Amino acid sequence: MTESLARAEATHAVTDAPVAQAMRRKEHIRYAAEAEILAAAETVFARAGFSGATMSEIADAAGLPKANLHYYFRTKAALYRAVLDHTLTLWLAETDGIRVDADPAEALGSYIRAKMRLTATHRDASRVFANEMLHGAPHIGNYLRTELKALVDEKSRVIEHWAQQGLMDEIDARHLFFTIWAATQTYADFQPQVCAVLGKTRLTRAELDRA
Amino acid sequence: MTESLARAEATHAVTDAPVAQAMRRKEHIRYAAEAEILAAAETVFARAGFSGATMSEIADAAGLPKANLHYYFRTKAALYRAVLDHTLTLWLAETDGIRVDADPAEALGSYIRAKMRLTATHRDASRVFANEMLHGAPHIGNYLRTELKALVDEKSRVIEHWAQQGLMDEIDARHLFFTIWAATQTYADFQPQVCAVLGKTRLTRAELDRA
DNA sequence: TACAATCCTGACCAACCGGTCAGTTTTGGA
DNA sequence: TCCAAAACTGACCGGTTGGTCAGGATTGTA
Repeated sequence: MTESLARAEATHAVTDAPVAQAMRRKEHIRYAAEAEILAAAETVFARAGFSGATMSEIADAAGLPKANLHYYFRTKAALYRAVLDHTLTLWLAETDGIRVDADPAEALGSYIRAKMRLTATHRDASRVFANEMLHGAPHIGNYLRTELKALVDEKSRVIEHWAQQGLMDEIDARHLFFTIWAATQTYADFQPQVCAVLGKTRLTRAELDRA
Repeated sequence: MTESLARAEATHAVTDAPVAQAMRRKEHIRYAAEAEILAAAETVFARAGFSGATMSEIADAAGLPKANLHYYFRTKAALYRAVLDHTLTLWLAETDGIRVDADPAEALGSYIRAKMRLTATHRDASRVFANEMLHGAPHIGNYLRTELKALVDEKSRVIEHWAQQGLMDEIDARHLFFTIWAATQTYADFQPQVCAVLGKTRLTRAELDRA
């Protein structure tokens, strides 16, 4: 998890360095393969969960022999963690707009909209993450308690700052975050069932009003 | 599933009949054993999901040899379905207060409160159910599409009736139900993580206001 | 072209899991 | 007390799964 974060950073940050050049020539196969495996794994893990998914199934979905998966990701748990890591990296990037100099309603509304869009677009990723939390985050517990906590605390301070300046109602900021996450997650995760009984596909945007 | 519902009805309804008497004498062992197994299974399924849970694990949790589980529940899937059935029976019983002659705000508030209490008390059951829906309800799909749909439709008609009489805002009734379920579920399911980052245990009751 | 390094894969294995079964023990009514 | 039904159990089995490994194929560079 930590490795892949560091590597991703290196990839995007220093695209002009000779290191990146060498990487592009020598490791492009690895990156392409990893991306395809991650996509396949995301789908399978979303449908069957960690225990329910099998490496053979993921391999088939990726169109690769099973042994090839173990070449890029040593264990099933490592592959699973990589999927979660990829998802969290995307989600955490969306909090950029929450700054002290921004307008509270706009920034939060924008974040919620972005999060909902992201959750709707990457439904599989959302499902994998929800499933992980549902079972007590046994695979990324430490990550949640350190990096994620720091980021949530930081953004919470911003919100509390807004509240103190009278720009918005005084609420439990961290609580708000989890409500947002829960609401967006729930909409995406339970949508199949909701639609099955409702017969519609439309998503209500009433949730946005709360921000 | 259908059997157990019918049996549960018979158990609670006709406690004075000789049938019940015979049952109490001859089948009390079965009921006690089933109850213990169901409780153990609920815990294990909540932690590991359907695929992640093993019959040996459940057997150990129940303090019984594995073969004994298969004596009462033929397959793992049957045991899993029994757990879900038990949970749903409890939840659906709470909708009794939603009648045309009741006060909307009071009835709905009461239901939400009851549902939250139930979800908080039986957190494992809630987790198992949420997990089942998360993966597309592969084990109780038919049940959801028949019995549950009928009940939700019935209660939805009550809510629409309220709305037509101007007793409450006009909203999508079925949508409301899923929002309530999702919200209460989410609070229970994600509570461990929420608390891990928040450091508190208190639950906000702000959700109640929406009803 | 030579030659490492990386990539790829079929075949294989030990561990585990759900489920079976034959046989024993317990139960409760007559 | 007797005995049939119900409850219980250790030992076992076929199938699956995550993971390994030796060796072959590709790649990119000097």
